[in-house]
Amino acid sequence: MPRAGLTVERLVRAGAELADEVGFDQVTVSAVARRFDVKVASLYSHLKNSHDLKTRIALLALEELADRSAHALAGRAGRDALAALADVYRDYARAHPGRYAAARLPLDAETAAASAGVRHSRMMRAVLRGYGLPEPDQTHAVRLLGSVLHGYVSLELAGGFAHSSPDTQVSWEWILDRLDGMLSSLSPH
Amino acid sequence: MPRAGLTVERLVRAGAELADEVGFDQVTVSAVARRFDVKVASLYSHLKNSHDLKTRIALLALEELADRSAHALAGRAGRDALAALADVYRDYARAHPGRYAAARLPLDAETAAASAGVRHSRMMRAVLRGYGLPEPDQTHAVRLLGSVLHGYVSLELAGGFAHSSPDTQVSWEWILDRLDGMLSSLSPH
DNA sequence: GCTGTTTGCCTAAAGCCTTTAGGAAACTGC
DNA sequence: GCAGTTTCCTAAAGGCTTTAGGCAAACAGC
Repeated sequence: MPRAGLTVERLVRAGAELADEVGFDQVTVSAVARRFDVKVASLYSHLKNSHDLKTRIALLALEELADRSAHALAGRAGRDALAALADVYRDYARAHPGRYAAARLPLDAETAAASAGVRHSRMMRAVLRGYGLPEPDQTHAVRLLGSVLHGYVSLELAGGFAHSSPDTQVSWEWILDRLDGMLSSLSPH
Repeated sequence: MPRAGLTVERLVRAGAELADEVGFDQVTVSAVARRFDVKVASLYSHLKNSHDLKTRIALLALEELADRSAHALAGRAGRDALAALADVYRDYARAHPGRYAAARLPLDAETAAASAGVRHSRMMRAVLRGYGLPEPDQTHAVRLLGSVLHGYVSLELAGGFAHSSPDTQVSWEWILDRLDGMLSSLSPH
């Protein structure tokens, strides 16, 4: 009987695809095993347990999102950078809803500290630095920005804006404009 | 053997308490049965299935939140109303994290339409009406407000702002001030 | 108070998921 | 080719969900 060639990476990648297809909380060790046509117990040579699988998917999602953000931010500043970062979040969530949900999985302190999550906060700060806010305003602004991005994206994903008239794209741009305006007005200079 | 006196209401209430104690996704038909010292199958005379239980908990949470919001909004307008509504959300989420998570459960169209969710959107619109925004700005503002509230509350709950220096209370007030300022500046007149 | 019906809770059982233990086959390097 | 390690397997126990069918408690109405 030939081996299936399982590796942690392949398992996690399959788990991420599964998450996008059926939802992150439907991701199960069994389902991933099924996808490789392999017995469930076999995965336990590669993964500690179900939570380990989910955590690794979360870390993958955070990496991907951070990579895209870094790429989108390159060479941009001000409103341009704000919109670029925001669009990366929104587009990623729409293209990969399961992975996006995974990225919201609460991680324990050490795991979080070693994750791409720190790159995310650094990038948000970088975007806001463009507005020249003094502390502690900058921290407040990071929290506001994080709230708006996560809030909007998750409400839209959950269908919260589904059957209302103005297109969500229009609201999105309106919100980014307001955000930019507010941050600019806070700027000293 | 005397009867346990199960009713849908008692089961849902127990499920909501359980959610607050151990998390909404740990709420299980089995766990609720255990809490009543009753066999699992017995609950199926009262509940259709596990999803039915979760949906009812979600509806309960939406009701409670709407009731508190209505109470807090009575007699207030402008920034006062905005802060009152926002504080209700935040306080509820911190006091009842499991219920708050339940309130985010995606509901199917008919259930959502019959839920207290419609009261929520009406109240948000009422708060914003105080700023006299023309359409379609008002709709955009509803979406922004919803995003900020949900985003901030869920990030704070997930511990996203846990070990950063400025107190979250300060950021919260700062954000409400900015929001109020932005909305006021949009107001015609 | 008795009888008949309804209802509520039970036992039993099947299906799926998780996780551990231990075995055998497939690779690896010498 | 052989020893050692790794990978995948079978087996098994425990938990959650859900359905089917049964008995007894609660409740009618007389």
